[in-house]
Amino acid sequence: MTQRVIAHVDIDYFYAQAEELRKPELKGKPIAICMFSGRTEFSGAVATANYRARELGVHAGMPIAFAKKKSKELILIPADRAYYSEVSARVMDILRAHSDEFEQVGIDEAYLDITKKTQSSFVSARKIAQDAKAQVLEEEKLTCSVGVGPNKLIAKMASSFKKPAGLTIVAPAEVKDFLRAMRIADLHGIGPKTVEVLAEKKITTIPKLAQTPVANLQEWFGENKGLMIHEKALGEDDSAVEEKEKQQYSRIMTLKEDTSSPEKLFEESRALADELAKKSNENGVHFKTVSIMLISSKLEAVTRSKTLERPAQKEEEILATAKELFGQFFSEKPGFVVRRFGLRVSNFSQSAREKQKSIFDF
DNA sequence: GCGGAGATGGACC
DNA sequence: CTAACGGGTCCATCTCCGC
Repeated sequence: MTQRVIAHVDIDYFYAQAEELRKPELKGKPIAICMFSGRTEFSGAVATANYRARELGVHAGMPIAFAKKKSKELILIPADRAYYSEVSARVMDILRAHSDEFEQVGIDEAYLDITKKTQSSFVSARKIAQDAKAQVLEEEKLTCSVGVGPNKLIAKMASSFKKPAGLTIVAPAEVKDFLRAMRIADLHGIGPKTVEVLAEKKITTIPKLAQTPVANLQEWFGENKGLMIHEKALGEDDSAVEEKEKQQYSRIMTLKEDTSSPEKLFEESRALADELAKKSNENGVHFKTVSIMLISSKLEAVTRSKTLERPAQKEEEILATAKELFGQFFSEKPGFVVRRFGLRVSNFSQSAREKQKSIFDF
């Protein structure tokens, strides 16, 4: 097995950097890119803050009203996803050209398999990473942070090691030392809940976690997740860098006012169903399952779904199914108060590409 | 026991 | 004055049910 060389590229504070790009007067000022829910003037959350805003204690995920209180100087900018998508697509094209295999993850990051290009040399990887960063800066005026490692896990952690505009190379021999300096929460895929359970077992460092028998981890977290945690603690990850087909599309919205009325939700569903139908159409997929998602003001979430007789693609099929599901749900739980709700289509029938592939799978 | 369907929850950006 | 809180996606797991 050849030694893989994987890079992870993260565009620095992407939404905010993209806004600074088209409005240079914002440079040097604290800005927060916001998702306004429209419920009240400042309800919603911060999607990204630039570094000046972070110095003031403003962070992604924070309620806008809370961020605003941190500083009078803070400039609030509504998120413009269409614009960020355009910028992102151009950056991704540049990055793709520097890779053997490419995988975009979200709007602002990507993995590059550069094993062949580097002939497994981590020295040569530095040059490629520098070239890619320089080209993105030159052509799109955006800074990125890059991490290089023997797999996706280490590359991802390396890219967050030095930000912004960082470049961190972790060669195979350095993995163990690199991990020792990290916290368990820094392991990608291990979230707060997992960290908490481990803390109860007095496991608070990565070396400690690496020594913990897999059997114990599997007992606490289940077979697959236990094994996954064990491998991450050792810095192991054999997942491939490859473009993944989307498995589902969803649209969610916050209501102006809470409701328990299935009719009201059905009315609001039109816009969401329209977008989902368009998206299915654009991508040439047919869905078999339609789901509704309801979130109460106490943040309790419920989903209900239905699988159709045959694959569908039309807005009317989404709406009719959603209507049925809303009706069923509220006859069960008439008192449920909805704050946010959404629709999802999933369970796509095979795409043309997969069909091609499966012929040769034998 | 197995696969599909459905529900839930964790995780990440 | 206080409390305040988005949207999109993936994945694992569990349960139920028909075979």
